[in-house]
Amino acid sequence: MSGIADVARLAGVSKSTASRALTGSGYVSESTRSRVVEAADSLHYVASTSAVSLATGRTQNIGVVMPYVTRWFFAEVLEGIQDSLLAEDLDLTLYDARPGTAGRQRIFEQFLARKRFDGLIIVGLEPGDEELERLVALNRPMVSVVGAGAETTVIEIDDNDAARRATEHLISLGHRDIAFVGGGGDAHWAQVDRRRLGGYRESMTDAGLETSARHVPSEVSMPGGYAAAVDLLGDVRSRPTAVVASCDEVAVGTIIAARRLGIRVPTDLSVVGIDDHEYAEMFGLTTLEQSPREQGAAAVELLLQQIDDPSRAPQYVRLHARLIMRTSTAPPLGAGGAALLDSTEIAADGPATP
Amino acid sequence: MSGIADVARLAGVSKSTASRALTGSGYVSESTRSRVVEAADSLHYVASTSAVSLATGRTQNIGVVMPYVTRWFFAEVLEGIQDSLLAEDLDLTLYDARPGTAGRQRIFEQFLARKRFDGLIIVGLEPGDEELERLVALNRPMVSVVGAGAETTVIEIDDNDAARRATEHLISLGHRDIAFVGGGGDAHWAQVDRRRLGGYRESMTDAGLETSARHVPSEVSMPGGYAAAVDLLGDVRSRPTAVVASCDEVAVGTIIAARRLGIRVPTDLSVVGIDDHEYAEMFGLTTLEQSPREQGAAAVELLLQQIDDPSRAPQYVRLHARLIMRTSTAPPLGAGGAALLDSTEIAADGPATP
DNA sequence: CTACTCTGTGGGAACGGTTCCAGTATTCGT
DNA sequence: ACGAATACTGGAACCGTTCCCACAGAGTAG
Repeated sequence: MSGIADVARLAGVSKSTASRALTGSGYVSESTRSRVVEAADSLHYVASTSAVSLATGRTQNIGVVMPYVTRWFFAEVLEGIQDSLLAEDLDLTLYDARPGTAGRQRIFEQFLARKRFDGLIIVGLEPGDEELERLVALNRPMVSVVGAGAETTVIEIDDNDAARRATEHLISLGHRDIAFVGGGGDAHWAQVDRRRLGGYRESMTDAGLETSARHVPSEVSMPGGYAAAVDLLGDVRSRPTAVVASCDEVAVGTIIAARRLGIRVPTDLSVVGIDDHEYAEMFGLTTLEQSPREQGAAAVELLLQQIDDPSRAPQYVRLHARLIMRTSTAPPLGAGGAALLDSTEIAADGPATP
Repeated sequence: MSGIADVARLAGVSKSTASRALTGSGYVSESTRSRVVEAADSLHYVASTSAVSLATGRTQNIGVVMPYVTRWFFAEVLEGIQDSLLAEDLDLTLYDARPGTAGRQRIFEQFLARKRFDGLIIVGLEPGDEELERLVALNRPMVSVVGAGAETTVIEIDDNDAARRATEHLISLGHRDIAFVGGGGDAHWAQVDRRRLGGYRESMTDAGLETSARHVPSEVSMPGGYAAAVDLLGDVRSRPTAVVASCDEVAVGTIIAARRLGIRVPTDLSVVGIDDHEYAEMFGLTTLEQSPREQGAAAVELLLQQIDDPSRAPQYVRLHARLIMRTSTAPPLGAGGAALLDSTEIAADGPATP
């Protein structure tokens, strides 16, 4: 492999001039610049990243830490991040820190400490105390998608509000008996689910329906939602007329369970989710859209700002979830009017307001 | 940040001795070693990766290139890879090369050329000619999960055989009218789908059923399978009694479509998939299991061997897909016996044979 | 014409490690 | 007792860049 010295020799200049010509810093005459570039091309010269990093202190690399890559939300955020990084000529090193694994421990104890990155994006991590401590000890620019407890820049949707609006949508359709499915199944989404559950409860209380509020725990997955819904819907007498699911995967599981039980959606049961998952359309799922891809892109943008100017104060970006009405929600059987109230909501709903 | 010089000074030894003590190479007395380690600990010393890379020529990093991270198979492989790498103290940089994107082009033209890795794992990439050329030009240890056309070590299941066995399972149950759903929808899985379709066709031909063989193109996703199945199953008269799906996502889409159309599974329609997707159990899907996580782990193992000894000849590892019988397959309505032939297959089927 | 800025260039010291080599002390075989 | 192998250590070169500094020539203001 040829180094910059070879390029310099071939172009008949010094190493320093070659370096300036290729990086575009400092004075270089146009003629020598083109000679150098030509020489570099003909030698297929590519600068050694480790040498560059050593000399500049910049790695040209961003670290991404997330607890799962197999879940829709995380994979989408990851692709959003990757797209933006590619455009900025930045590498991405991935740390898949699944809760409770030995790998996660090693990531926090060893891998991150190597600081092989100019900045860090952490996604829905919900770090423990010690983990949090290690993160701040890194003293590197950092942004989190979905709050992490550290005083970093964070990007997230307003989960409480999203759940409120999901619930209010059902209430305005005339539903009174509305259950919340999701959360409490496993540790991870704890924070997010708690916020959404909170929004649901508040909304029920505001409508004077707190007595009929019900929370059915479920794992955050389609099979989890399915299992929980089979339980919930099994008994005809205690069956609610509508369900707010903590996310679309759970919502879809609920719809599938309902169909299996011969319960018509939306005639007998309305279901609303949060996410706008890729499956939402296929099931006609009414949902509150959060765009994880955009969240990833925003994370990169804010991180780069912070790398550029580390003194910059942390920002808090709260994205607005848009209600997308499809065919999984309708007034309850026997209810007449109220429904029309909602039909304009999509139009009334503006673009995301950071 | 303190460097090795600081550690050496604190321990009262030279840089070289400190280095030997910390890397564990060469002679160091036990007493000085512990002094050095202690000094390093108290200074929270962490070696600069760029300096180490520059000096040793090793990056301690593995590159992973895949066309999607949002699909089940790829995300699972990725987690398998990550797990193994964490155990080996190796970093992972991800290149998400979605077909047809500008990002993919940049990855091949610029990112990979930087050779920021000691080895490369490419997953289901199906590179174009020029892309392939660039890959081999890297001249780095490389293994592919699912063949890539290059003469590298490859790990994959026998797709043809998997589809054959899926088909034969249905035939042995007494089915004669069997359709194949999947493939031909988008460019990417082309190779894999073609092999699976081939296995299905061969199997039908072997059974003298080529005249009833039918291929219904579909995108490789649940909504894709759903849409294709709605088409296929819509007309009662031309409806097959069984479907081989090119993968579980398509199979699940098919089952959902069938249910919606009031077609009972497996009574009216048998469905078999390939994957053993996380949703398979929930739908009682009979399928041929391929364990992507294991494939990822195997890829790492073989790659490390090759990094260790670059002269090693490329290997070809063909994994065996195990038939998992659930409740989505049964003899066709009106057929009597034959079914029992299959019931022992799970037991008869040994562990994967590389 | 001088002083001073601006442009262009090269030499060489970093950056932070590893590793070769030389040198010394100790052990061991004969 | 002597040479050789072995254990341990430090000095310095080296990995491939960037970038500071010195320097030269050209243009320009006074």
